Amino acid sequence: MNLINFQDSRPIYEQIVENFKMQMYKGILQEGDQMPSVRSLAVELSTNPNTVQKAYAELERQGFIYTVKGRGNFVKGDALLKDNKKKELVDKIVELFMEAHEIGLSIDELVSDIKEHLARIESGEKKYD
Amino acid sequence: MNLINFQDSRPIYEQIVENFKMQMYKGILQEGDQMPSVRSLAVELSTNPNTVQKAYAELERQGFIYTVKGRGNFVKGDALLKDNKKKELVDKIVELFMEAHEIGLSIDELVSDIKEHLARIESGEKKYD
Amino acid sequence: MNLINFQDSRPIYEQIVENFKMQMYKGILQEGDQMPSVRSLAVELSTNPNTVQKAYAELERQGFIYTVKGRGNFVKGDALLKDNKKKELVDKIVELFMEAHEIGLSIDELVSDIKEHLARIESGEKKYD
Amino acid sequence: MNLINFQDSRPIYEQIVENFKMQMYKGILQEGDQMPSVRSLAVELSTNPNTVQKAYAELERQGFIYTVKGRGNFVKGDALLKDNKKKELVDKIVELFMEAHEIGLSIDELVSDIKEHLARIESGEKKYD
DNA sequence: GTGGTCTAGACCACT
DNA sequence: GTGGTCTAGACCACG
Repeated sequence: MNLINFQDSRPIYEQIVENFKMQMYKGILQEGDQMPSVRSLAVELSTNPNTVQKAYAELERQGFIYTVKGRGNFVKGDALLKDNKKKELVDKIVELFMEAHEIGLSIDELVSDIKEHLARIESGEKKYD
Repeated sequence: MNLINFQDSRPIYEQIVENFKMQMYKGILQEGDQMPSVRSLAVELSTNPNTVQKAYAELERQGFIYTVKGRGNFVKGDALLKDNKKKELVDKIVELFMEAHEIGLSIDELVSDIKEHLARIESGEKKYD
Repeated sequence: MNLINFQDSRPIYEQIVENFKMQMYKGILQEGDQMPSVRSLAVELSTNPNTVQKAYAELERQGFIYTVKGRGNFVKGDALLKDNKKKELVDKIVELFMEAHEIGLSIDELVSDIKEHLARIESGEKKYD
Repeated sequence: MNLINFQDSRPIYEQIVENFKMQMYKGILQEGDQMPSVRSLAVELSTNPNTVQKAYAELERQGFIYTVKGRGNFVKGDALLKDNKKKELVDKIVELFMEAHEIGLSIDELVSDIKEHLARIESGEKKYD
């Protein structure tokens, strides 16, 4: 699994943030787990320690990790995280449906298209996994 | 209706592009309609002509408008536009469902939440309209 | 008025943040006012642009300013700011009173001491102003 | 009662110092009492002996304890301690009132708010005690 | 011209 | 060893 993609237009630090958040949602990283050290991760990703530092600062600000000075960064396994993520996803999807409605698309038609897509993936399921 | 919002973190030219696209999807702007001139729009939005120019270039690149030298920019009312938009929306929503699946959220639960939201909007609460 | 003090143990970016917040609370900086540009402020304070940048990012995160790309940073004069500040001060003071109580100090005695101090300042008022 | 909190952003040695000072103010630790040995406390807190050592050095520097070589650290139960603490608290509170004044908040309003808070605590709601 | 991101390298506090 | 801050200098997107 590669954490970052230099081709991606999003800033590197943001990619790092997103990836760690996914790992926590998936349960790969759990409460109390120690994060890789800023320096070691920088080496691993062949990026700059400051970039990793910025990503960790953002993760801390968002409440995903906490810092113990001189020791490292640790996962703050909040049980609420998953629930928040769910709300966020629901909001995003609802917003998209609203947009569709605004431009006169039939919601029912949309739903059936989506179901079809999901079914196709369900069966063949091949994507990056 | 205001076309741009300076507080928005997205670049201004991108906001302009999005707004014109929405106007076309909604049918406010139709095939053959003339776009406002770069200069007049720049004045109206109190922004830089270069910014408007960039927005128009992007709209042209995406096939929404075409330029007639010395006369102005015109809407290229393609019947396919709406269909493309629908595909785009479907893709985005499917992607979000995939993400939900990856982190172990129940799709059914998600769907019921979304339905609830849509129903609530449907009934009373009007939004920014 | 000097914005930063290199002797101060607090990081420079934090001092910058605090100073701008005070200027907004006092009404010196008001809604819509443009902040000094990152580069110009860096020169003025003879510090590094990155340091100023970090301060501005923090101010934006806390909702005090907003950024318009290519234009600059502007004050987001929220009327609620002062109210929040008041709550914050009340909380801090209450906490100190609680601490005093915990170690067996008489609140009344404390209050009279404080009144005395305030009165003394009221009359002679000389401090850094 | 837990002496330290790794989630806290303050350095661990500082938390240790603060906690011992509170114990002395409250009278839990009194003149002549022996402090836990550096090594035992380090084990108890699962922290580094150097950290405890640094905390004790700071407590000695501030005049709260003294060291007897080969025997350990002892509380220097100074009667002045409480008085100093009181002065410190008064100063902090006065400073906060000054700050409130600077930004144009009404001191009277602030005081009434504070009284209200204290009364509410006084009556029912017990806090961390 | 503006802000945003990144690199390289340094120093400090804490453990 | 750890993270936190800062400097110097570069590049990019935006207006």
